[in-house]
Amino acid sequence: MSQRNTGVTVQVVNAHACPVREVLDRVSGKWSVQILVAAAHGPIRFTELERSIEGISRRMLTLTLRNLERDGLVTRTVHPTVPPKVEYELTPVALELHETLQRLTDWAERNRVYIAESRAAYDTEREEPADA
Amino acid sequence: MSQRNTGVTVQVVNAHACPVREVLDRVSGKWSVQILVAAAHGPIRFTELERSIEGISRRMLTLTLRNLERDGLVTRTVHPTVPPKVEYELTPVALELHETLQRLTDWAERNRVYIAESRAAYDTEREEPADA
DNA sequence: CGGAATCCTTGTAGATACTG
DNA sequence: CAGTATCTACAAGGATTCCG
Repeated sequence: MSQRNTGVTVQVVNAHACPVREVLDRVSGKWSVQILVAAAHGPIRFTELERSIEGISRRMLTLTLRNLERDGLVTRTVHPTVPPKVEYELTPVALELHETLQRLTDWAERNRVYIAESRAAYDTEREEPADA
Repeated sequence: MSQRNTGVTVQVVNAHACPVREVLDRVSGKWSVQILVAAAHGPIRFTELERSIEGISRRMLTLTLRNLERDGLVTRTVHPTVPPKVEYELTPVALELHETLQRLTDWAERNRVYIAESRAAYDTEREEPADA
């Protein structure tokens, strides 16, 4: 990447970039999805997000929020009151994404047991090959 | 994971894990999805995967394949010929996942331009505030 | 051909402290 | 309240090499 590194990784998207990677890149990271879920119900404040996500650091919340805002997935509204109040809200595009994500969740729900068993079986086979 | 750490390790999912995180954890990583896509059309060999994915290293291909196999998403079939021939194929569960992933792709396709423009606008605003 | 082992660079995220 | 800045860690991923 010849570009200047301004903090936000702005790597040149590969020309061949398949849409699959594109969306995954956008949703990757530990927190993006959880923020989308938490904000899906309507406008939510910074601190509310911080508490509802449970485990996220202030830093990561800010960073992830910034990226989502940059991609046009959340809007940031500052209420010039005192103390300050900032609300985040999903854009229509993000709401669509959220719906799609729910399909993924459904898949996970349906096959959660299958996957757990597959793992257990796989691990058992390799961990105790000396078992008689 | 009692296993030795060979590089990429799939940490035990937290008990509180919401399904969203669960599926994302499974699909995360740069290569999982691309392998699912490449193998969706039918059995495919290791080397074919390596070439069709373009950019993946031997190491990551092996590692990702192992994890997918462990989760019961791909089957690994060794043909005891010489030279060796190993074929990977998606399981029914993985095919379902693949379909769901396509919905995500559709979303990306539909909103690719919107997102690109959002980014451009966002970056422009912050990069040249001193512009006269 | 398919894969394992090793080494090294990087991104991603946590903790902490300071500000408007 | 809602951030920002810095410093650190760890684990993902790349490159290379050896093996069946």
